[in-house]
Amino acid sequence: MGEITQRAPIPPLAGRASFLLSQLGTRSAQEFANRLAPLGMRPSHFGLLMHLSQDEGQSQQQLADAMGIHRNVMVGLVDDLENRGLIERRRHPTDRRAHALHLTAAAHDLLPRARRAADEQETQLLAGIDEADRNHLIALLQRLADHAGLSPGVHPGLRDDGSSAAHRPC
Amino acid sequence: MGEITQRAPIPPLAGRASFLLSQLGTRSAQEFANRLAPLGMRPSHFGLLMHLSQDEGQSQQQLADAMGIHRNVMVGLVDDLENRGLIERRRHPTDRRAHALHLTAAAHDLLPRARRAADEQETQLLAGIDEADRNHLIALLQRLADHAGLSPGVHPGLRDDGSSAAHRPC
DNA sequence: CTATGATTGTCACTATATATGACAATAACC
DNA sequence: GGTTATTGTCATATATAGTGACAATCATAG
Repeated sequence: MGEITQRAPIPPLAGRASFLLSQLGTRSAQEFANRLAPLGMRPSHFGLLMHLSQDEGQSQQQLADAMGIHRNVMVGLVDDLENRGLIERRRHPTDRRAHALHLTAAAHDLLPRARRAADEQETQLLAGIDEADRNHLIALLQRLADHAGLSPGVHPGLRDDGSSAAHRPC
Repeated sequence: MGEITQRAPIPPLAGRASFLLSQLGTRSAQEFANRLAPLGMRPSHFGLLMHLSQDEGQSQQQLADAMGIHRNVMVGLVDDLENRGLIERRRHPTDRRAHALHLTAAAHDLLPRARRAADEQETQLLAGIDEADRNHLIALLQRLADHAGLSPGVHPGLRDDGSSAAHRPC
């Protein structure tokens, strides 16, 4: 090996969009969980309330499909939120197997506060970037998400696509 | 409440940078894990090999510090890679408590293949975006990462900052 | 109307990952 | 020489996620 410069073969891991997205996404998710914790919620709870607020009375299965999670997982989420007095399981008007889920008054009070927490995070995240770049960034991210086949508003961290990527025993 | 338009209060969850980053970051991490799986590695293994390749002979503690993980976790990672014949625990030249970690020939052979897998993912991720926008995107992401206090090349998913965000029992 | 199969919500069980604390060996310090 | 800190290891708790089974109910076929 002659006079090679020795440090050429290292490709900048930190200069790749995929790595940066993974870094920032993980941090962003942690941060959101932390901001939600004082309200007694986890991100999945927030997502459920958001989805439900757009159309109350859905069954657990409907919600699970919309959020991309398994109905078995939905049971636990609904249990949590019911115990915290944020949603109610009522009788479904047409299907006696299913429950009709409804937000309580407490949820209608809490949800805006959670949204404000999200707003604060967004503000802090984008603090160092001017308006034009923010819009450009968000547009680019949306294009990436669309191109990657991600559904708007559906978080893959609560996935149930059967692939089970975290399984191989090394 | 009078004649309000009813659907104004829903802020577009899918239009927030923080949510998009979380979405794309999660997907990106899954995707990378999938691409690495055929090589018998997980992302943390890849990270370890990358860090070690820049300076062989490090102790486990040194590596753990560099990667931002706990030394107890490092034991398992090193076990995995040692069993797969990718690294060796040799005697540390100056500290008989510590091991000096070294890559094997197999690792020097495997690492470029793993890096190529990452390249392919990067290419696919950015497929729909032209050169100028790619550079702009990466620059913006780097600014966000820097502003968020993320160390270049250190993935927070393997964190050990003692905060333990996933603990509150709801 | 009844019989068969599909769907909904629930639960129990399993595996996996993650964190915590203890430990022996060794080093560093005074 | 004696005390304290560090390194690597292990055992254990804890949380999370995935799987399969189940009763109740619905839908459909005959």
